[in-house]
Amino acid sequence: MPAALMPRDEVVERLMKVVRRHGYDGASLAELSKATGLGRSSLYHHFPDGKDDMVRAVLDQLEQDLRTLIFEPLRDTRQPRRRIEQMIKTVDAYYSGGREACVIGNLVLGTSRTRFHARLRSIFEQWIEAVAAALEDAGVSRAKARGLAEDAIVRFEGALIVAGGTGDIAVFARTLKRVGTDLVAAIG
Amino acid sequence: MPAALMPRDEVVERLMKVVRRHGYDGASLAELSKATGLGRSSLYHHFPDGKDDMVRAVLDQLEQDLRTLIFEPLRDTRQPRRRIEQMIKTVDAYYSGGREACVIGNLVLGTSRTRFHARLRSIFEQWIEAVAAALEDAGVSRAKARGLAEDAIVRFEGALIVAGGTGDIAVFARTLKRVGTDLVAAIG
DNA sequence: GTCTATAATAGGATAGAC
DNA sequence: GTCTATCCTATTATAGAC
Repeated sequence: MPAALMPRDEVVERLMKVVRRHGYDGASLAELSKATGLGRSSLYHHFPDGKDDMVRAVLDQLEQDLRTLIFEPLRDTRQPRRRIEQMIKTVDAYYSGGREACVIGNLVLGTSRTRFHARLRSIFEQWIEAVAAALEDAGVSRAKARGLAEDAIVRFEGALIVAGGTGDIAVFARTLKRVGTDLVAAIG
Repeated sequence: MPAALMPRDEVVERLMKVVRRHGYDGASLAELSKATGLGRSSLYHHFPDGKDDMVRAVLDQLEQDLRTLIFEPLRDTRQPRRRIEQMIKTVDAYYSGGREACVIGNLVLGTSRTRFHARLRSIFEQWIEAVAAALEDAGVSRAKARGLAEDAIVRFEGALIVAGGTGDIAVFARTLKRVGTDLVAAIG
């Protein structure tokens, strides 16, 4: 009875890479199998409901990544300005400067468009709230903080689309800079 | 010898609807056939290279739509401010207030990610240039105009993703308002 | 927990009649 | 210009051995 070839986290990590690159519809079991080194049957053993189960696991992983790397640091005790600046840097790294597509974007489009609404809404909401909280810590009004935070997330997503669509990753860098400038300006 | 059941434009219009909703990978020939009322073979008669040909036609149509509805009005003789405001309204209508997904976004992601780079880049570039031109007409410096224009397009795309991902179309309305405010503020 | 083998279906694409 | 019929491949999913 052979043990698992790799920890589940590692498997999910590799699934995420495929979903990120190929989207829900484009991610075939053949690709997912190749990426994880697991045969189709093994994948079904771990994810009985097929691709849907895999994507749910990917979303779990994504949420945990974001929580650790972004949401929690946004709520620590440093200066709000520092927290915002670090978020921008982390986002830049997480998306490899715009070279990596967005998992979320890939799940929003195609035939999976409505399948993960609740999860995606929750993730966006957590992100917006975390940014807004940092701004409020700096004295920005709640209404203004929410608007700025939402706008930041919108711009991140849009920049990934435009950078991916044109092959010009500089768009992503310029967008991050704009977001940073606007958020810091609001802090004053 | 029966005549064409509908003008080519109408066929392409219906193909666009499917691509918009299902993306490249999710748009099966069965769907495309159903949407157009044409059998598979008829589709191949009009688009010998299959889905790729259809998407190219969709991009032609999209580019023409944008030219007529957005690029040209942005360069007419009205006050720059009027032109900008009208663009925002037109974008709102074209995407049904955020209910309709973006054709471009759908082509950027999934397995078609790199297939239409040149076309997509050209469309984004024309849009950015048209917005920048209107801003320059109002006395905004070229560098500033380019940055603001790029940011506007990025926000449009991002808002469509976030609105689609959460089911909350109000994000789209709020984003359009922000873009309008920022562009008008730059005009002074 | 993983594999090989296999089923069942859906997908893209073509041939040829009308 | 459209259709029916067909082909081939890819895809999802399952069964059962190890």
